[in-house]
Amino acid sequence: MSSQKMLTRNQFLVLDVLKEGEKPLSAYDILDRLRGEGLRAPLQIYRALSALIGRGHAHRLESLNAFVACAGKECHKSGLAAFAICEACGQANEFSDFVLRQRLEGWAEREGFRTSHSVVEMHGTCGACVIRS
Amino acid sequence: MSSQKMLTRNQFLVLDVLKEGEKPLSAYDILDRLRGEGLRAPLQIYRALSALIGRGHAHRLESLNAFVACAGKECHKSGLAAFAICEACGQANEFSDFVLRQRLEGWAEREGFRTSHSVVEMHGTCGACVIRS
DNA sequence: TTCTGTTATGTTATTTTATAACGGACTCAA
DNA sequence: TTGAGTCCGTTATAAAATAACATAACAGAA
Repeated sequence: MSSQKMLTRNQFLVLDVLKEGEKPLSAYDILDRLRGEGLRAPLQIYRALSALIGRGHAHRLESLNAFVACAGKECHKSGLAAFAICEACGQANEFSDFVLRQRLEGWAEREGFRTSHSVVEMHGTCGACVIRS
Repeated sequence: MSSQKMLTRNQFLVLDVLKEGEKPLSAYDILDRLRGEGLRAPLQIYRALSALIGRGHAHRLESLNAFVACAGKECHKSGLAAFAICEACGQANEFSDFVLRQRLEGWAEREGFRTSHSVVEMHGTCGACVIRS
């Protein structure tokens, strides 16, 4: 089972930063945290991110222009990762919902739309921050 | 009923361009089409867009960094506008789905998440383009 | 081994998208 | 008539992403 292909050094470094980060990070945030490791150019980050996303190790949050490590175990199975993004604390909560996915696929099927990728991102205030306020 | 507040000249121009456009347009696309009307700066476009979006006349497509005129009559009622974006022809199809909305709200409620805005954008190939290929 | 195609790398420059910071003009009500 | 609010326009800049190019590392075929 070696579809477990090795990550390259840059990919490993970027993924590690994403895992450490409590919040979604922009490519430039990531770069700043990796200057110590010798990375200098945005492109190095973007390339690593593309590879990571391609393999399902990371996600891009379109509404934030930011990136997170994949948290869902079933985001491959379900094929759809959804996020709840807190505008107060900045954290993004990944979840996956079968009915949601079904509903989108149902619409697509009726319309003859062939889906390659779906983006579901809710913005608002997370439970913890609601209480805090 | 004067919540039908007047659009300003810039807002009107931008909305008009969006309505004419067959596809989502970037702010700079819009700007280019309005140079003839005397608009020169990106900010003029972004300001108009903010106002239009605020009033529900337009939507921002997060995964495209682009904008469209609102096509849905019920996107206020349903509170959620979803899009199917064709990567072949570039067109974006707005739709709204009550179950979808309910499902997201259900999740939010269980988690104590207070939603302010949701993004639902499917990418893929539209029916017409699937046939054509 | 040596050649060759593929993949990853690094660097510079540039493009694309979005906002900050400022001041002026106009309306409307006090 | 003045002062708050809103819209306007301009310049400059920040933030996000990619183009274009050259090099290195390596696996497998000849």
